[in-house]
Amino acid sequence: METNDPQSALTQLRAYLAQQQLETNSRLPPERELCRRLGVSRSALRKSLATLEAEGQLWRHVGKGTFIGSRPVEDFIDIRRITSQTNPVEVMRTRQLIEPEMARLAALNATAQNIAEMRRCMAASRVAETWREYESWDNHLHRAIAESTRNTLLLAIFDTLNAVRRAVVWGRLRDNKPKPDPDHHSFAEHEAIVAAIEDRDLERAGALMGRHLGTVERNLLYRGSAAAS
Amino acid sequence: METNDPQSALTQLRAYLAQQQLETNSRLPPERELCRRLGVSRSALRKSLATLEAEGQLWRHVGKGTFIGSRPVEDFIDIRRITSQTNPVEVMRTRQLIEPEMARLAALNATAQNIAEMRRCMAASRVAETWREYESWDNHLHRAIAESTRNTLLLAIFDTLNAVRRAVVWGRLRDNKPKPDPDHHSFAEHEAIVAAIEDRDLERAGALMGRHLGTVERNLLYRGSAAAS
DNA sequence: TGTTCAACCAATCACTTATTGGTCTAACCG
DNA sequence: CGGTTAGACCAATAAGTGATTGGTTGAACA
Repeated sequence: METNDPQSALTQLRAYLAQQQLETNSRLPPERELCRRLGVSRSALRKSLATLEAEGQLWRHVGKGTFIGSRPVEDFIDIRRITSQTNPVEVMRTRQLIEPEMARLAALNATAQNIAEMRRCMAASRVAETWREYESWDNHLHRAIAESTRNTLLLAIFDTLNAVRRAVVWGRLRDNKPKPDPDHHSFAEHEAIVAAIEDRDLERAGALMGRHLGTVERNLLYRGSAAAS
Repeated sequence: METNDPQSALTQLRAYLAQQQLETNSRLPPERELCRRLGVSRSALRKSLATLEAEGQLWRHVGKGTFIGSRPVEDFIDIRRITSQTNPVEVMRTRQLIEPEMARLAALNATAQNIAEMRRCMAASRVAETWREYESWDNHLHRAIAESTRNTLLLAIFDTLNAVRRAVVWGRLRDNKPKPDPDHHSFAEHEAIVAAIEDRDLERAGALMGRHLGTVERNLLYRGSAAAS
């Protein structure tokens, strides 16, 4: 109509953007409105927009619109997506890598209140009547150690790891026992770790946590039962 | 009415739960309905629910309901929430804790393709014309190392850490130089790390990464400039 | 003094409606 | 035939509505 020059739409769009002086992250009018305003067809406008997007000058998203600047980084991390890509071996390797270091930091920074909370968790886990209840207190204990590091970022990473662990180990069956044995390995190991933290013995705390996770891993991967940490 | 025993509601609730055989994550009837069904007042029921919640047997949330088991971790990690609670010191401490171990794993598992990608990033960062371009390649390099660990969970954790790092250091000003010096400390340090990974020298790779992050931390925290890598 | 009841609050969910970028097809033009 | 346009349709998103639900408050009551 106005012109058949295929470059026309791109030129007009560039002129429009220059004229409007749009700031970064500001939104352009919808395509249907913009093509009317510029007097070009929607397909021609979309080609031009694709060019500018390739140049990194703007970004588009269905249902949202077209925006000036570069696409912002995602604000959320999807636990389920991670879960679908990993496996129990990776989870245990990663715990082995992170939690011993966390135990060291906990030994350095734990308050008396933190340690009291850990002891409360251990006592409760000993009298747990079901595996579910035991796991709940076990989780509480490991998180209490994570909190003791006084590092909110590390705590957030621990929560991520923990969420993935629970999802990955999900559905794994316990052996036929209704609740943990009184001499379940974790009881003594937890006691030793907390004692090391209370003694402010960084090396011992880290080493014990590493050994504890090693035991858990053997139970989880090779016996396929009693996966609790 | 039926009884004024304050324990009555708790007893009845326990009996109800035992009778219903509810599975983990299953939902209880709304409070308003449950108190009618048990023949107790809502306030009495809520006290009993609070007791069971403290015992870790169930969890509640406004607008959702009351559920058996322990409160699930969120499906999404909110980067902004973490960012608002942490600080540059925590970020660097956490990197110091995780990335050296990742370098060790990378030395163990990196393919020739991984190493080629690392070298490509280093070459590109050397000829970067702006700090932003340099940072982009620096990010690519560190992520290539993370990918080499062959651990998708660890990689996801690295991405989380990285997203937080970018947000926390956001807005921090560079010094007045428009681009990195040709003798910027990171260049040589990166070369040495990649060389150690290529040599399959786990200890050296881990140690060099730790030292590299130490340098970065000093620059970031004490000089307040040139925070890259 | 402590409990019960009713009302209210804020968070959440299920549902609907409208908007928006992305895609496909038939019609049209040169 | 090759390319463009117009229109319809799709899927993702946003915004609003009403109902539901745990949490809270205060008056009435025993």
